[in-house]
Amino acid sequence: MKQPQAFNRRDFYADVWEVVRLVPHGRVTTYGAIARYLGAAGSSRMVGYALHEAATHDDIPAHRVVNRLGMLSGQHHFPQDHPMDERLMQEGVAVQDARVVAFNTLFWDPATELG
DNA sequence: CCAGTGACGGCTA
DNA sequence: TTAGCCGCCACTG
Repeated sequence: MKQPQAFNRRDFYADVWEVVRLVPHGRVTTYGAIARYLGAAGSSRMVGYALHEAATHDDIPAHRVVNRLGMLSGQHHFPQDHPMDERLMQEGVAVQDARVVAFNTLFWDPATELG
C-alpha cells in the first residue's frame, strides 16, 4: 500500500484511513508521518482533511493521530461525549494540556515500523 | 472563476 | 528559543 501515487482524493483518503487503522493500541502517529509514508510529503494538510471525514467512522482510530509536536490539534472534531483526549487516556496514553505527554516514546512512524 | 480557510510542517528572522 | 511566513491543495461561498 506504499504507492507514491497521484492525488486521487478518494484513493488518498482511503490510504490514509488504512494506515491509521494500523496504528497500534496505545501508540500515536502524526499527519506528516502518514503523508510521507504515502509518498505525499508536504501534503500533510490533506491527511488532516481525510481524518476529518473519518471522525464519524468508529472503526478508524483517528484519535491516535496528532501533529508533529504531539498536540491534539483535532480534538474539536470529536463528539463532546467522547473527546479525543478521553479516548487516548482510555488506552493508557497520558494527555496533559491537549498534548501527549510521552509523545517521543509513543510515536509510531509507519515509514520505519512498516518499512 | 476567485478568494478564503484549514486535524500541517519546514524554514526564516 | 519563540513567532511568523510560506508552500501544500481540497473544499466552500
